[in-house]
Amino acid sequence: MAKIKAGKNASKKEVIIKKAAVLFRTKGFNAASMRELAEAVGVEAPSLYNHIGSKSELLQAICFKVANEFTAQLDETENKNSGITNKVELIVRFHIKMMLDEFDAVFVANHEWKHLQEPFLSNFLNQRRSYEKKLVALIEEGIKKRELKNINPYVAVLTLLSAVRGLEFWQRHKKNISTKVLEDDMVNHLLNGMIMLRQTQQDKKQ
Amino acid sequence: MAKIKAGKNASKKEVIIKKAAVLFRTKGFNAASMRELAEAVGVEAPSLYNHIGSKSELLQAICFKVANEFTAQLDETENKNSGITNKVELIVRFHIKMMLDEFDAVFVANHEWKHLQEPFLSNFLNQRRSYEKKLVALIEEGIKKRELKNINPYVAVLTLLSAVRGLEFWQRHKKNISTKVLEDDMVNHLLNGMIMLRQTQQDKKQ
DNA sequence: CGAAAAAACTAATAAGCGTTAGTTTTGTAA
DNA sequence: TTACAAAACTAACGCTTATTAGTTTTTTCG
Repeated sequence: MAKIKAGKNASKKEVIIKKAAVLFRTKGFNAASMRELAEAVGVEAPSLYNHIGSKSELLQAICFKVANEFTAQLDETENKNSGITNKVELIVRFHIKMMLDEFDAVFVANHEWKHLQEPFLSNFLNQRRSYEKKLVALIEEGIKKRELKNINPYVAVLTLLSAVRGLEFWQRHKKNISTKVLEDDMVNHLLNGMIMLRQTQQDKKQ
Repeated sequence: MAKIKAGKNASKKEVIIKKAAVLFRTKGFNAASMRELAEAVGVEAPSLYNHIGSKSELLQAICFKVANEFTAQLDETENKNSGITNKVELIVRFHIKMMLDEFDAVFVANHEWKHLQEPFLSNFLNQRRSYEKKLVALIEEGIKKRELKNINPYVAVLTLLSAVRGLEFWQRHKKNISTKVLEDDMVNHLLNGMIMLRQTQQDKKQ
């Protein structure tokens, strides 16, 4: 009884959250109606409330699932025994992977978080701030160890995070470029630049 | 009569559009109500319609003003007599300048365009696609002339545009970094990378 | 099968939305 | 001052929204 109930509920709830992520991404949280979501799920709108608490709760579920995954990966990477450059590359590649694998959820977390209600809004922003601080610290360490150039670490983090976020526009070019080329070229661009001043190892491979 | 009417109208309409840009940015197009906008302007909601046609029209005005400015600058840069690297740098710096000078409007054009109505939605997307195509062609030319590394030009454009778009988050760090450092460091990062493989000219200056 | 729970349904509510109609106030020009 | 237009106001409309209440159907399990 309890087993089946839990299983069914979780399953259906997950379906609703998944469909909500697609809908919130395409139309935006406010423009997406529960009636539309219900139609996507294949049910009348009020029936949704047998499985979820509210529309807001859906947004919370999506945003914090994404936030927690990023936080967990960063913590894991921090504890690895490797160079800073390698760690930065791992993080960038994880961002790219998340963007490709969980596009809808990541997009919603990036763009619709402002419609979270308190205290979830504050929690979310705090978590993001904390993530950025850790990343800045990592870059600072890399600069101190002279693995990285002496650029402003805040600007570096800004540039890195923004660049990978841009993979949102990836779908439009999906036909033209393979995931592998995309990932390698972007990592290479961000780490080594795009100007042909001197030939580096990466260039010779291409 | 006509003089005063036109002058007054244009002026007030511009105020409304300006306030609308701030509101659309902070709350999103759908969540921002005409009653809120009216309050920001210092008037009752129906009075707005003495100056504007509709809520949609406000979004159109904001989005196309931004799009046209970017298009104009790109056309101007294309016709300059200078190297590709220099042109790319000019374009990146213009994006940064726009982000700092017309933050609200650029943000809205970047995030709320999906709420444009047809045929404006299609027009806007076409204009953006055209912009990106020109940029890709520029990068391709740079690669051919061996000014730029042999990276995928689509990925390069994606990375560049995304990185500068990230200046949305700039406000949060305004206290810590000056505009000059931000602009130079980001341009340097995108063009030359962040890894200290060999020392370049830019590094020695810092 | 028969009982109990889960999940669907229909109907309805209260609130907020963009916008219109109609009226009054404000400002300008002869 | 008088006349006219511009721009403000109040009131209200029609519509959509998330959500609740109450009921019926479907599913599950002994």
